[in-house]
Amino acid sequence: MQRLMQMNVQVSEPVFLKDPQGTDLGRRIIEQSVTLIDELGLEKFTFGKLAASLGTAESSIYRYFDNKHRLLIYLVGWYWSWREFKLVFDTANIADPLAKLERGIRSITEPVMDKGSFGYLDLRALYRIAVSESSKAYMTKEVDEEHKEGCFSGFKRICDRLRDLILAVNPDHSYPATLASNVVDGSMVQRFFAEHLPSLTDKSVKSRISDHFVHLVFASVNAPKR
Amino acid sequence: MQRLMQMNVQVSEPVFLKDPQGTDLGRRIIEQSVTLIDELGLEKFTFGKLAASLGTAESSIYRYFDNKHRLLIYLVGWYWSWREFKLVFDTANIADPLAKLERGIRSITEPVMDKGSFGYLDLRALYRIAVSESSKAYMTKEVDEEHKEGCFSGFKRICDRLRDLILAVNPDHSYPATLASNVVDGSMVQRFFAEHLPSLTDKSVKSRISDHFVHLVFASVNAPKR
DNA sequence: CCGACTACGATAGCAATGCTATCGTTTTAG
DNA sequence: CTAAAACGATAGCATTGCTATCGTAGTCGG
Repeated sequence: MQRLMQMNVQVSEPVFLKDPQGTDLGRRIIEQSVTLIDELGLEKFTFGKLAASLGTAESSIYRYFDNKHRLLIYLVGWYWSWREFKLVFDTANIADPLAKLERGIRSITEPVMDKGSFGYLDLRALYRIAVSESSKAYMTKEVDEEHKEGCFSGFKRICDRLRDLILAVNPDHSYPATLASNVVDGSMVQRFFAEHLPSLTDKSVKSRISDHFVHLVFASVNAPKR
Repeated sequence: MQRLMQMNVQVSEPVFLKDPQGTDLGRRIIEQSVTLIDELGLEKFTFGKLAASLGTAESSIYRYFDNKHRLLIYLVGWYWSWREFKLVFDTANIADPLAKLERGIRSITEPVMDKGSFGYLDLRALYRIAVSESSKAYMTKEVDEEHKEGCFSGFKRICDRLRDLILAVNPDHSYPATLASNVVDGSMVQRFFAEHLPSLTDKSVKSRISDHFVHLVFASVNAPKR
């Protein structure tokens, strides 16, 4: 993972007004917003509080992002780009499609345990944000326009990659894209359920959510067509 | 479905301050909030706008609900209670566990097409709200306390029923509850994707989301243990 | 060394939101 | 008929979400 730590994750779409990667304040905005959103939750997080905790002015934050929704899109996009890179890394040089698929599912559905942060970014906090808040990035009335802008391309790319891993095993699968997006999104939701609504999941399944999705995809991939 | 139209769906937990079912204004609040949230989206919906569109005062709304988040919990709870009732109705008197399971999955994952509204309530609008906004009911920092209050018992009950249908077919299934909650939540998410981010689903899958989940559950239920 | 460009901090201001409180008036239930 | 409940109306207030302006400190090319 050492090389991974050097890698530069890019959020290609201009969801920002000014690239936060380019300045010191910009990077501190990203770093601190991850900490603060994780701590307060998206609802109680405001640019005012972020500015205060950075010792800067609210207007300075607005130079980087139009509003907190765009900031969330940026963070979630960054998260999925990082996750996609990890997926490619984890599945590199595996010839057998079945082994590659299993490895890919595990890569995508494993929680982020790494204490190590990514440069200035607290990865575990970002992971918790992705679990609890990422659906709010697209569950809005503006989803269609934002989708056209490419705001959700990070999420789409990782879904496409999983779909391709599925198709490599079974080119005739009836719902490869649906299955893939269900695994990517569903694994996040199940992490949330296991943490907060445990009666919705099976006992001590927390450490086995990945097993569940591996089982599920393999069953689906091998099942006779209906 | 005629008898269904007579049925009285109950939201048992006191997520409200005063029972909206008990008064005329209360019922108009529920009716109009469904219309308005569907129209504006939860973010832009406010008690002020609701009061204005009802020709009443904001303070009158606050007599029924602490805030719009509690109102959302109420509406989503109502939705799942209604859906659970429909599930029980749709799967009644089916002896064969396999047939019963398939019927149950279809009942849960079918979209609400019925133009007919339920009493004063626009069911299709409520369905759209459930698809787009229901995750916001639990994806908050207060989820643990609200869960203790029983705010999400409607969702839990329908998941439990599906889990039992699965266990009736395969008592040795490793992840019945996880699979069940994945189907219930996942079907909503997939409806959203199919509508707004169609590249995440398979072509013309819109009419086949239920087929996908039937296929998935049956594959999982019949799969050898890993 | 000059100029202009960028980044930043500071302040001001404003409409909308999310409440809370009070107080008459109407409606309803016993 | 009377007490309680429900309602409408108004007032008020802290916070939020955002826009605008201005001065200043660095910096980079010429």
